[in-house]
Amino acid sequence: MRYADVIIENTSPQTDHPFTYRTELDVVPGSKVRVPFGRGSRPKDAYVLSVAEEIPEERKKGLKAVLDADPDVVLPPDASELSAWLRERYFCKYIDALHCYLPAGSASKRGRQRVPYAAEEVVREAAPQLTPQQEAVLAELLPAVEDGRGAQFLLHGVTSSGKTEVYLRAAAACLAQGRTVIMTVPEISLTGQTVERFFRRFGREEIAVLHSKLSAGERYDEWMRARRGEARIVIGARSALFAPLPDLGLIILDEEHESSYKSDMAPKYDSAELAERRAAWYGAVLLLGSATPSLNAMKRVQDGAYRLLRLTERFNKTPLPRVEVVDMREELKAGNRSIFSRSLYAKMQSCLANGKQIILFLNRRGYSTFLSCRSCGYVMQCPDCGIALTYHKEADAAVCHYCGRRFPLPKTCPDCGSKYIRHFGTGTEKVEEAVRELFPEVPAERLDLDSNRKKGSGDAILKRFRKGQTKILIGTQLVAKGLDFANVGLVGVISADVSLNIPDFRSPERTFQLITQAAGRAGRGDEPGEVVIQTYSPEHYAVEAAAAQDPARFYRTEELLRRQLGYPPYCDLIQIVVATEAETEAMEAGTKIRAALLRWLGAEEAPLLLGPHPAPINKVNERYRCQLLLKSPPAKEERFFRALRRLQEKVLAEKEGVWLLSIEVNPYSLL
DNA sequence: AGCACGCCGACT
DNA sequence: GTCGGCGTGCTC
Repeated sequence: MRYADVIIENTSPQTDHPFTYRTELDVVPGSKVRVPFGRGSRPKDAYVLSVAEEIPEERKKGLKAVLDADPDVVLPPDASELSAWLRERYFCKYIDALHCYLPAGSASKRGRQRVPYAAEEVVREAAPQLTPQQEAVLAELLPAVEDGRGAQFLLHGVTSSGKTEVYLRAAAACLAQGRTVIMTVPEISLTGQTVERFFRRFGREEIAVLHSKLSAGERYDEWMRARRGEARIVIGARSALFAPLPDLGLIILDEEHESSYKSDMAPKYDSAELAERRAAWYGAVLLLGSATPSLNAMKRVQDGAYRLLRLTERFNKTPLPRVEVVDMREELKAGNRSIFSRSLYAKMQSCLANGKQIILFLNRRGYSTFLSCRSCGYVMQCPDCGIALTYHKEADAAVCHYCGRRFPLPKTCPDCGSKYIRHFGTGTEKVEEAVRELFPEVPAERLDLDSNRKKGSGDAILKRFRKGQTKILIGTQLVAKGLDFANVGLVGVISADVSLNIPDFRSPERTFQLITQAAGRAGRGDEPGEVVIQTYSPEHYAVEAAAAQDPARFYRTEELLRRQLGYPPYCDLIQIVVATEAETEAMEAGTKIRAALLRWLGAEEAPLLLGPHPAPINKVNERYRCQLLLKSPPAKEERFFRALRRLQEKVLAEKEGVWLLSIEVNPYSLL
């Protein structure tokens, strides 16, 4: 007789712990089983965490027996261990963590094999000649892939320095060892390009694609192909990190700095942290890549956890672009109230005269930023989200950028009745309008979430730009990311202040990344290209360092600040949100939580606990939210996390259903 | 979460 | 007398 600890397929936090069953079936950790559960002993799905040959006599009484095991669904061997880790680290339930390891479409098992991307012709292609820098990087990386004991690398490669070729070579070396590869990209929309390159190098059979936009059936089929070892490379968004590949040898995270690597559903894990754990479990190599590495990754380099690999030269030795920072305050003083500085306008003219293309970047869609009444100052807000509505001229509506709801424009102020409603600030729609006024004969297009949706796909817009049919491309961060254009002579950052002024400790990091990535679009081929950055804060260190194309300078300043202020990566920043039905109760709940935490942590830790404050988005789903922030230094992690777990249990026991408690570790946005 | 057990009000 | 309201508490 053997004894299996299982986690029941049950969403309740009340049953979020192992239950022991006896069994003589051949089950292993990760097996999916059915067990009798509850008073009526109704059959329920469950997952085996561990199996013991013997347990103490006193624990044996009243044990029920496992009904049967599903031979098709066996989670990877690391699943039970890492699920326990995910639960502890991210305050989720076992079952949430285990679900990550399952194909989302495991319900639909029947049906013929469906292969995503089947329609595409694949022309196999030989590996190209490497640059000396790529050679040097691979000389460090490949031995680690070959020795099979696991190692961690950060590849810092400037835009278009040929990072993907490094990934392809590392993957080939890993396959040659008889081991398997996971390759993740930040967004589903970027899987296409990557999948194509891997198809051309390795052939379609070798590759499985896993992401949440696949149908349930496709997902299941791809999952099974990976599990059976038929496909030895899995490509996908962050969920692909859980792929059930046997003998995992290499995990690659491309564009490591992207925010989409932080999960927004339970468990709200950080992909790099998870990939580190999974790689370590298998003795696999972890390779993170970015042109603008996150501070987290740089810290891991400093700690000696990651080895740093560098690609400093662009692929065909294109010189880095010339960057000019324009102080928009001076423009105002000089009487220029338009969107474009005199310098940007002049450069646009000469660029077009030379037959080159232009990218204008502004990280805000819509026409204007907010709508307000000139007579009383009333600002239109979304009643659900409590944030300012953005005026969209095309849709002729006020749009909430959080929930997407549209509101008709009021003719008069709802507050004071005056008819002086005006819009302020600049979005991509307004930039497009200005471009059409200033350059009426030049073909220009806009690429943002709105135009992307409306015209079917942004791909068509990008294709026209790539072919040179459009000369000016105006866009949000969609145009800044990983796109290659040959003929771009000028990149204009309309306002660096948009991302700089977001009230979030990460806004300098994001600004530095956005400017660097946007600037990387300029000057391909043999000419350097030009970049103009417009800002009201030209002396800000993120703007200065991005303009100087000096990442080391940015990291030095930012690290110092993060360390002083106790922000990640020097502390875990833990967001505690409590939501209640009555508005007055929320702050009271927050106050009680603060008192309880300080009681357990010791009053001397008070400076590390901020709040309670009403949450920035105060009301969600008819509940009022109050927020606290806890800074948890590495040396105190164990104590701090224990206190948070205790809080979670206390709320569950005493206030279940009355208080909704959420604990998020290092959330990407504090809103 | 389910689901049973339990201890009080209006029905044949 | 008993059908059923949903409060309480447990599930290996």
